[in-house]
Amino acid sequence: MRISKKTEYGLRALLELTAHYNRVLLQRREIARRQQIPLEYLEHILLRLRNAGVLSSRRGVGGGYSLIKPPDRLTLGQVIRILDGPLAPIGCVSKTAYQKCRTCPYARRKRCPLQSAMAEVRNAVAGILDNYTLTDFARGATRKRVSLKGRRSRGSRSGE
Amino acid sequence: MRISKKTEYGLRALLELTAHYNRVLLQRREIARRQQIPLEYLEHILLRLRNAGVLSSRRGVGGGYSLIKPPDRLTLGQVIRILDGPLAPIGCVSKTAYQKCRTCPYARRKRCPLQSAMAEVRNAVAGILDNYTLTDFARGATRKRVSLKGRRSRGSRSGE
DNA sequence: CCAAAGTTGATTAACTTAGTCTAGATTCCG
DNA sequence: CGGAATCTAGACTAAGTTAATCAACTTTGG
Repeated sequence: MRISKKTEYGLRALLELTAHYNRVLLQRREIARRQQIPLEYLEHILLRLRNAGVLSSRRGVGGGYSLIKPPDRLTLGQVIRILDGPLAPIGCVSKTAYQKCRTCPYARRKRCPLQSAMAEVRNAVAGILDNYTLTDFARGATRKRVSLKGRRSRGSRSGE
Repeated sequence: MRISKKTEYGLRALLELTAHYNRVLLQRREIARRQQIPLEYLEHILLRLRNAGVLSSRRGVGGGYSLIKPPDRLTLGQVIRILDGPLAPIGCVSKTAYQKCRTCPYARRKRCPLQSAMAEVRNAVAGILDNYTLTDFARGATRKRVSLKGRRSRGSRSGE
């Protein structure tokens, strides 16, 4: 149930970008230095986040990266899915990347025990990560996070 | 956040062994057939579970595998840790396989944002899987499982 | 124009996953 | 005892993933 280094680095990079939201552009070099991430590897990660519509960038002198959306509009769940893939432990309980079980002997029956158990896990994980914004994250929030209600109305919050 | 095929197969095999608890020994061949698992691969998995003290086996004619402990004394969390390793998304929040963060710039400070978030996930996952017994599992239980209290007193239930 | 910065893709070493295969050790039965 | 059934153990492999590294671009600002 691990997250990859890529995701770890990506989240740590977003921590810096959150702190600089609406200020100067942040350069990879600076992010790498502050978070102790190998520069060339960080490149890939930032690019991927850029291509996924999370970051914008400008090249050339004074260039760098910045968040496209305000940090309270982006959740850890979204970021982890971009870098690591679905949150669900198995494909047949994923809501964002569902895959039919091919060989499972329960595939045609109503209840698959593995599916029940894993669905519970996926819902718990998605329930946390899809409600954990970058703002919460940067705050180091362990305590309860802001009104789920307000955020729920925006959709996208539990679609592992 | 995936579980491996190995773990999936292992859990499905345990489903069969749970159904046969206290009855005849179950042979690999039979388990493989019923759960559609490649026989030779299943061997490894059963062996690993055996070496971890979960299964006992007998060779020769009429041999096979069986659970050592009653199925309500073994949880999905325990099994997944044996086959896939710790439940925690990152080492520094694992309770059963803690590893100090080496390069994390927050390593020396009180609060690491990543640690806070991932601890929440690990606690949620362990909370589910360490209270999900094979009995629950075989029952396909999605509904609330038996008194946590009773089981809590046995220890070992949240030590991802 | 040129230096600073991002973009892209190729390459790599180590590891993991998901198997397969072979040879051996036990056990039971006749 | 002999042999069939069954588990045990470990070597081997092909494909994929992870965590990088490197080099050659393109864009931008001054």
